[in-house]
Amino acid sequence: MDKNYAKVYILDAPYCIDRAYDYFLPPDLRDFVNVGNFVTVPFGNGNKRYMALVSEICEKADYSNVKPIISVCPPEVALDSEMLKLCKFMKDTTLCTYGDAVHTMLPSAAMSRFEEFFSLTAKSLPDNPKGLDTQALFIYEYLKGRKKASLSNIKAKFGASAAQKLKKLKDGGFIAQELEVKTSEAGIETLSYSVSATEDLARSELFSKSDPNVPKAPKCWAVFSTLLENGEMSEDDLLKATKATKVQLKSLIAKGLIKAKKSISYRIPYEVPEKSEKREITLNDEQQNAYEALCEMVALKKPSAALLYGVTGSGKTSVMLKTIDYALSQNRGVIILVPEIALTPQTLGIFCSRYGDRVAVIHSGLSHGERADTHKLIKDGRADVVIGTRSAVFAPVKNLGMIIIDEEQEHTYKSDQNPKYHARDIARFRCAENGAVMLLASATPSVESYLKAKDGKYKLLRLTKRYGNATLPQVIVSDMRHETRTGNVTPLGETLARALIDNQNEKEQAILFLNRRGYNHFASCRACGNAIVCPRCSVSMTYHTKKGTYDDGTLICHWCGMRMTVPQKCPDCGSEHISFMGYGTQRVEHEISELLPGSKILRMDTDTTATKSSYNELLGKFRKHEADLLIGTQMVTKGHDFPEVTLVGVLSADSSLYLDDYRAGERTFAMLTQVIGRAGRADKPGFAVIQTINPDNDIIKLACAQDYDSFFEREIALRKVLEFPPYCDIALLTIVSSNETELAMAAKRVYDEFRILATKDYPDLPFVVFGPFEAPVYKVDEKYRMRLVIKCKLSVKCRELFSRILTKYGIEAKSKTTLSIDFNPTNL
DNA sequence: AGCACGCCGACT
DNA sequence: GTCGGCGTGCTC
Repeated sequence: MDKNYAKVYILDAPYCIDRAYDYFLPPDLRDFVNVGNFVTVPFGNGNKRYMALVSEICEKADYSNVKPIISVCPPEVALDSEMLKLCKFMKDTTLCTYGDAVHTMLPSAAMSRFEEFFSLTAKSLPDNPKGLDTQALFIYEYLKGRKKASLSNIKAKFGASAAQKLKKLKDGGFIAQELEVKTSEAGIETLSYSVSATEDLARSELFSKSDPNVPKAPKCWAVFSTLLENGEMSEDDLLKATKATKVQLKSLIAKGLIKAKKSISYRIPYEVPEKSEKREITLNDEQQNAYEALCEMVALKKPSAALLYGVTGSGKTSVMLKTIDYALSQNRGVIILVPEIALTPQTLGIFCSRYGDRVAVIHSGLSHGERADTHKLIKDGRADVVIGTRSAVFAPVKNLGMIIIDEEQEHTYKSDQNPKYHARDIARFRCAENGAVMLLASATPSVESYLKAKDGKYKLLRLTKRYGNATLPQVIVSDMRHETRTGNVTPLGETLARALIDNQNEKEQAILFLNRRGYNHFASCRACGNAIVCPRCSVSMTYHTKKGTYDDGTLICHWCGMRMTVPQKCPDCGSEHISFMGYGTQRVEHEISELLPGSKILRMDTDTTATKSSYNELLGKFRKHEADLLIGTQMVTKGHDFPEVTLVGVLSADSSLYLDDYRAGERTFAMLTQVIGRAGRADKPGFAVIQTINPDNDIIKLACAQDYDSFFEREIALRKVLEFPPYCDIALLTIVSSNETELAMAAKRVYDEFRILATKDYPDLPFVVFGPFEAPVYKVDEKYRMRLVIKCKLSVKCRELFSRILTKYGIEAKSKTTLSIDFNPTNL
């Protein structure tokens, strides 16, 4: 066959034009262009150059007016056939573009983009240039001053119409256009500071004239002397070391005593522990059975899946490690996925100490450079144990033998940005391609997976015995219906308060879990009752206090991050009586510090763990018993084993129970089960206090009894009756616009179009359409959102229908109204 | 998306 | 009369 033509996918194409395009393959490139290679091609009327992926090589073109491929990228960044198929799979199943798929599976550093640059030519502009308006002349002058500027730069300065002017200038031969490879800058931009004056000068500025030993600005002096001592320091470190504020830094800069420098910092996310002696693992009968079954599956080299369902503390990890040992002994690589918040030094330590530098870690905190290095390491076969979060499922492991998904039910395995893939689906695909085993592990599997296991689609491996002589903690349900104080809800009920006091008297540790950060949940007006709402979103704002104090706080929107000071008067009625209601982690911290003045309290939520290091620091402190109490959100529930914790408190077990989502029950159950499992894992007996205003609720009762099987029976029956997944699929269509009227019209159009298409071209497919209605949070970041929820049965045909809708309404994206489709989303 | 072609208002 | 607005339509 002659390699005359190639079919390619343009990488930066929007969904509506994302299809294979034919290109002529120049003879001199034929030896170098293969399927899976990246090439550059001219595309569109302007023949703008784009990066494209070769999907097929053929003898004849299906199109008469083909253009030639310009160049080919080195084969190191090419996709192998598995990854190429995976791109197609992702496009088909999640309705993303080839480009979206490629960008999630390759480190972006490997996939450089192009940028057009313009510069002046030798031909100078005549005094009276024809056809050039003032703007074109301005652009010319701008280029003259800068020597060279990128298209995006010029567009940002002169507006979108600049492109036409540039073309005219280029046609006249006054400027030249060149294409440069733009590598995205790795790392995170930070400010660092250093001194820029002598100590004497600083002393004269910062010390009082009358008493030269007392600094009149102690914080500023602290900053200066710290910098003098340590040399250059990052803003974070500096502020932490001196307890100074940014304002003080600014004033020092203004005085000329210190200077700031922008720099790119590469976060080193985790310290990888050294490899130590391989710990011999002894398995009990159950574990041994599971282990043997898994080894058999690995040995078969056929695609297979198993669900390792084991109660907390039943030693799932030991089974996994032994199975990994086996897979590696058979020369097969392994991927282990964990939820983001479980990717702690402890978790990593388990794997790194066992497998040493065969381990590669992948997660969202890696810089582009680190990501590229890790990718190469794996691709070259130098690392064959990959541990990481969702995106690690794409790791190019050689000879893939097994993909483990730990805490399989976690919703973070589903991406909510394009491509909206679920790591489990990708894992299943890759296992099918490689004849590998997909191992799902959980103490509280998702009902979807457990049903599949029960139906025999996954091999069910059960671990029912708790490891060692660990016993389940004693669970006390605390009825909060009558617990109020001064008319306001109190976070701490009588029972939990007493348990805490006892716990602290015994010098033991406790964990309190609460799924809301901030001090007060919202601020509302006593006169008119209206809550203060974020000006950019339709949610009430949460009151946060400053670090170290319990007053002088700020209102923060948890959706867009907007901050504002508490208004003096109610924005609606002008009343001056604003009251604060509800509680979050900060208020709990405050109340506990009053209840137990002698105890050391740590608070762990996104506010206190802005950096990975602070997160690890907090965990380390608590583990070393440098603190007595840990209060926190989700992140206190996972991946850590604190042997001295004997009390666990759930402040509000109901908070996630009545969310407008069919998975609310499942999530509440899993969350409660996990938190309860944190208490008393060692030889000490544990307590768990569950505060709720629904003490009779089935889910709470079952979670307290750690009775997954009954929970599953109840939940699956409910899903069947109400027709929810796994008995159907859900397509969520979201229409977003900054204009409410346009939004409503667009939503109606999408609805009509769907109805027409479904009845006309797909009459056999079952659909139940709900909406369009406003999203639960209607306005986010000044954009309004409407939704259509469509119950369907996903199939090739069905996806095709949604694809057509997306193609049609993707075109209308220029009206600033966009449509996106998410199949089986994690949050409805 | 980006860019061209194509048909109507305020300017040299 | 023209320059230029942005309304449709195509991209191998």
